[in-house]
Amino acid sequence: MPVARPESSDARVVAHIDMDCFYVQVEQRKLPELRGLPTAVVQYNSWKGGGLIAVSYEARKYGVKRSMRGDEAKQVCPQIQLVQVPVARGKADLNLYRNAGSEVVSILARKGRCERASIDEVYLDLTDAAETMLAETPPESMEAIDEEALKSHILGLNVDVSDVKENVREWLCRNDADHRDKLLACGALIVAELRMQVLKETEFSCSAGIAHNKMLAKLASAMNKPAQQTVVPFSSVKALLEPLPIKKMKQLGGKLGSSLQSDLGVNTVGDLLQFSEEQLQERYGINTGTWLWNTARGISGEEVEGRLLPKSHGSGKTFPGPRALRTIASVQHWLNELCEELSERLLSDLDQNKRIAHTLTLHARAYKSSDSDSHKKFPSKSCPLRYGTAKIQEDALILFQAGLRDYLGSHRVNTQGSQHNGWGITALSVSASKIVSTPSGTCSIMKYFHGQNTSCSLSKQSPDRFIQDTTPLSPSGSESHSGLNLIEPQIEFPREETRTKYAVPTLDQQEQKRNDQGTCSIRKFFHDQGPSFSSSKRGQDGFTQENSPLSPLVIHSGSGNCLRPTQTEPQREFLREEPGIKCAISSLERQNQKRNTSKEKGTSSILRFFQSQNPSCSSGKQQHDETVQDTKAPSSSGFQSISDSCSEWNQVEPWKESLVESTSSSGRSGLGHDEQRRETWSYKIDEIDPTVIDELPPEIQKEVHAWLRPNKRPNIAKRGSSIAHYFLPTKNT
DNA sequence: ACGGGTGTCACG
DNA sequence: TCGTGACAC
Repeated sequence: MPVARPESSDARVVAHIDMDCFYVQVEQRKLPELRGLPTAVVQYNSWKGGGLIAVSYEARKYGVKRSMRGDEAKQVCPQIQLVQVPVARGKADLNLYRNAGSEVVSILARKGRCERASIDEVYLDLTDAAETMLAETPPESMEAIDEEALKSHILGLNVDVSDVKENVREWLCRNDADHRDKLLACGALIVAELRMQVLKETEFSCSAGIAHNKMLAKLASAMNKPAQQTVVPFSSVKALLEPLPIKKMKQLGGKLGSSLQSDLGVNTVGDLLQFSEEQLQERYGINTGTWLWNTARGISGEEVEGRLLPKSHGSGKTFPGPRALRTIASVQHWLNELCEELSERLLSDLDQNKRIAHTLTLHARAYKSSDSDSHKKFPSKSCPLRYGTAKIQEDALILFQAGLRDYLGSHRVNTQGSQHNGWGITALSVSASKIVSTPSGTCSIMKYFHGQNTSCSLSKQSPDRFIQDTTPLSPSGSESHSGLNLIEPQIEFPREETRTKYAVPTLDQQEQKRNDQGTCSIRKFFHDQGPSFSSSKRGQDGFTQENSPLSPLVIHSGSGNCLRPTQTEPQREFLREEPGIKCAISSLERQNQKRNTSKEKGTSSILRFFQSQNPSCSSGKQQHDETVQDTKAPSSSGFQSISDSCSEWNQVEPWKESLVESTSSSGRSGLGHDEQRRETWSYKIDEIDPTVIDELPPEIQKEVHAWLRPNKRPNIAKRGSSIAHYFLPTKNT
């Protein structure tokens, strides 16, 4: 529901930049012979020629529309060029367009606060730039006005004149104009320049709206497309809105807009003016009511957020009707594919932007063919996000199973058989959210992952972190082996193809510089982490196991209230982690000084890193990050110290608890709680690879050795003694 | 059985 | 907090 925000009294200059049929342009840049031809981008073409997701203006002349099928488009425009969206892992891969969008953003962000509104839309707050221009080089003082600016459309300006451009020039340069108009004129000049810059550097054309707020700027950018810009002077707002069909307004294109029409008889924005704020509030609630009242008057206080990067990443796919997934095995297969893509994108984000996501969410759509409440929605589920493809895959599967349990309810369903059980999954998606930028690159990134490994994570991760990833899913049907590629390749980093011709500029130049200076790129770090990050053959094994597919977790009731997954092969996971630790340590050292003899010199920094959790390394940089990031995001304080996190050791991880409840049917470990814990504990200790310890700085070695002797191990509750956190397998209490 | 795949926001 | 629903492109 839309919410009203107070509008500041001072006039702002806001621009909305909208790329013209963006996906088409991206493809035309790749294949220049398509330029000027009626072209559309389709995804998946086997069914009715695929669905159109972008249509060139040449093709629109023939009546080709988005959401047509490829076949349909061919009918109305036989010569249309259909280009397919790239496919990876059996699904549409939009990275090409995402990266192209980033190119644009990095150019537009040069002139003011910039908000990436979608893959091909950006808002700019140009107030400061416009004020500055007005003070220093006002348009009337300029000897020549940009040709592009002269092509602006100025709403309310008389166009029935012999020389429109001259008219525009006069408007832009009017000395006696309202201050607000002068600001918009400056905005128009700036935007024209930016658009030319975008064209020059990316070959992409775009359209723009320039107004006093986001709502009007967005409205204006759509008014003259492609490759044009439109200015909305304050004085023409009323005339613009009054006749405008209500559904054209952002946020009113759906049910709310329909309700206004059918319930209030409001067909145009002007019709809304008859209703008092109270009336609107009465019907639609305080927030929406006020928002509607303001909207009708062109009032919108929404700020342009300084955010160049997305707040979440998702990967999903639909499985319409007959293609619905009917077995756990096929769901697992697709989840693995989706998680692989997600993981890859998370690593890119980490590498390029130094950001870490904290929540993994699974969404699905499902049907139950033979059931009373077959309209029930498949519940989405989320949990703390652990980095590493295999871990994401594992967690996503657990989330799915929990969701399926809820979805099916008491309704008994045999999920193991290959026969049709009456349920089907018609859409699956995984997404990563709660993304925060790390205050200072590698240092804090290392902190995070160390915490993650030892369960002292920032996001209250599972206490039994290290023994996860070991319980494969059981086979749940014969379908799984036919044609499913269950053996995954080594980790694949984002395709380089997208960068071959046009470098994707980083969105945060300073961040990038630091990154370049870093000796061990994050990506390398993960690569070095070994199998747990680079493969997930677990899925393959899974099909040969006999466990219940719905029971990867086992409840340990009794004292401690501790939940843990069944631990079938504890050593495997642990061994996987070690190279990662090795790399983490050495990369940290490398970062802190040029060295050939790391051990001594690295010590102080590592100890400092381990012991003092005050985010000292974030100073100075923080400010910059904040301007780029969502300003409301937790910054340094968002990085809870490891010791703080450890104060939560006595808590059960809530996400697993709730999930376990619904998946606990398949039994429990034969071991008592303490028994199992001890076994796990000693196993871990025994499995620590001495060569890793040898690589550690002497102080830390000492600590580890002490810790390895069970009777003498340091008190893990001691805050500063954080090497323990490093290796500590679990937070059992 | 299809606009798909993503993304943001507000609410309870 | 999480999960849902709405909206947008």
